Amino acid sequence: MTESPSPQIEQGRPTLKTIAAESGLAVATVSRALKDASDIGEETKRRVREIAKRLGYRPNRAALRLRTGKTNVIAMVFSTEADVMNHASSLIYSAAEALRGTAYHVVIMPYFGDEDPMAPVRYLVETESADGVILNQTMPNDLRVRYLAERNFPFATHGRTETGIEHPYFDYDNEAFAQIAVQELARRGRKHILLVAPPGSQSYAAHMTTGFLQGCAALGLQSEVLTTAHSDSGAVRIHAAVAERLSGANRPDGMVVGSTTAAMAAVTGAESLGLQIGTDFDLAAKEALNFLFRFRREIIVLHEDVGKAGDYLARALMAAIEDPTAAPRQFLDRPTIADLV
Amino acid sequence: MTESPSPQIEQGRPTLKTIAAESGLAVATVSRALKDASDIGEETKRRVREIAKRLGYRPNRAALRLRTGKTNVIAMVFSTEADVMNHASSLIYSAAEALRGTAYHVVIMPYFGDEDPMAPVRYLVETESADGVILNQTMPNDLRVRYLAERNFPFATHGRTETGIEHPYFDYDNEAFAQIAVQELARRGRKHILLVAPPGSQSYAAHMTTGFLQGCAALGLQSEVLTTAHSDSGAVRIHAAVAERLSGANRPDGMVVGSTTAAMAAVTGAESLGLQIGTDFDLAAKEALNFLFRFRREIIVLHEDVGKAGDYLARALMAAIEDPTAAPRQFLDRPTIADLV
DNA sequence: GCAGAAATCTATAACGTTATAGTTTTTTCA
DNA sequence: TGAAAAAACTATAACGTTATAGATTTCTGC
Repeated sequence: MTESPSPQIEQGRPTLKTIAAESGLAVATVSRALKDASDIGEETKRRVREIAKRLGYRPNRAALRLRTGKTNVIAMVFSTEADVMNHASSLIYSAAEALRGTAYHVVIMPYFGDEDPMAPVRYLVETESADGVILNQTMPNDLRVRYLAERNFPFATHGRTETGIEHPYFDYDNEAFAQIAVQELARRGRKHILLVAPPGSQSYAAHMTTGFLQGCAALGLQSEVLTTAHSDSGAVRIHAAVAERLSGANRPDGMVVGSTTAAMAAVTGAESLGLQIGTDFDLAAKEALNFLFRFRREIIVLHEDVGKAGDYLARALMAAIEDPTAAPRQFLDRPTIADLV
Repeated sequence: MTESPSPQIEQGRPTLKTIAAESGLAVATVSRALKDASDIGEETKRRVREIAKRLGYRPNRAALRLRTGKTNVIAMVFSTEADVMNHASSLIYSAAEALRGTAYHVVIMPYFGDEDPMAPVRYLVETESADGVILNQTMPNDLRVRYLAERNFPFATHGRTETGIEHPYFDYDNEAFAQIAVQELARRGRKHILLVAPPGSQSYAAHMTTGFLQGCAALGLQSEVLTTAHSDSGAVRIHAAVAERLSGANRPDGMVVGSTTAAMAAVTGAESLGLQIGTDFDLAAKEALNFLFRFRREIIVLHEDVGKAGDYLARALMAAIEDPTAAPRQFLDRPTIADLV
């Protein structure tokens, strides 16, 4: 009376065993049927699928992982950088979107400034708790990249490295950005350009600086790199550093800046001296959001599509996981003058 | 040497078995020794720990999960909304920071506008792939909350609900925000205030609107809620809607806005009519970033500490996981006039 | 010196899955 | 007709862990 309708015990979540009991087949048969193996009869497969669906069967990921070694997890190790609201969340969302419909999940491992940059990466490798990892903020000689490559742990990076290791990456061409920025400033009649560069440790700092210096040289402009702050220094610091520099001798009349926050701070720094954007100076910036043109519509903006990066990186990483021997997917996103907003 | 270099096969990753072989103990003993069980000798525990450390033993999470049913995963289901660069990434990072040092990992499950809001939540429950989940963007009658509560699946929300269900939450007091905003506008002599409200479906829209209307009534101000756009409508839409309203009859001279993006758009909308902030109108906004005071320093800003929310939610959820019978942790973050930047 | 208690340790089974080797049934065709 | 081949299915072991019950050794008290 208490137990009647279902032959087997009413369990929580259905497993292969449940389906086996329901169908009278062996567990192994059910397993093979569900993965459409060739040695299982069509009629049997149909029946098994039918029952699985009716019961709402979902494979147990822990068991799968234990048995196969596959985690179906893609980890993203991200630092809490200044521009986090730009890059990190766009990357996360676009990567997750690219992974939609696949078996992969996204695990976020924030990396905190006070810890060893290797720690999260080492954790992943040692515990095998992901199939692959996406890193950002690459450095020219990135030890994480070396570590992962040596251990054949699949990864993809936002940014290139100078390690000599061929690995999947997506990078924005900061050299091209700086050149375009300088060209536009020259077109507006600016003669002496100041670069608020990214922190020197990062790969893209060198790219941007190179493009900047070459661009200025080619156009006969005076170039100068701000030494008292970089584009991740924080708004207060940048504001002050720019104000200080612009109040000195031989004042630059143009600026190139690599982030939204830095651009706003640089503008307010200049304005604190009574200088007017568009009149006394011009500023070109790259940003992932669409804030700056509202902030001061005179700012020269190049839009960096971070969503594209997340999408690309997720796909490149999946490809690397699936076939580690294939050539790594690499993409350099080249801005053009047409990207000026 | 008592033994040949490596008695057992040199395997990839050490397991309890490896330690057992190395120590001559049984696997079960090793397991119990490592969890400091009372029926294992002190000397044995010491030896086992020693070996485990030397070998770099790390428990296999898949096996643990299969055996214990515990996933050690906290999922965050987040929608990709306009203010994503504000809230979502701050929440993610602060929650991850709170979880640092614990056994928990953070899995991000983005929820995309085109899918059933229940889908990610249902997935989590059906596959038992997390111990608990954090939701944002609650609605008054939130079906996700009902679903999770019915199934006793631990969760915590950013925002309250009107479900009558007692659950852990962290909420910003948007009613208080609106009242403070209105008071400050009144103090500056504004008489007719326009609210750019959040989308009506969200819980906090009602709170903000209530505070706004009551605040205006108490101070004898004329109040008005913008009907042609809400604070998540997107900058272009808001800009246009505000410009249209302010160019009409009986023009408001103050605005209350609930997000950074909306504030910038509202300001530029007004400015497009030649109106000057601080002179022709004032605007009060709430923001999680620290952008607005640089955008136009005349804006009245209340800072919302989203990092606090992430931290609180992570701890509240862990508490709920550990003891489901305990009273849910709830927190209402009350802004005060002193929070005006 | 010995029974019983206490302290240590171990064997076994189970979590849910899949690979492998094996078994049974059906088909083919010389 | 019957032997081999093909098709369909199954039993078993294993992945790494822990709970449980049981086994062995050591300690007590008298």
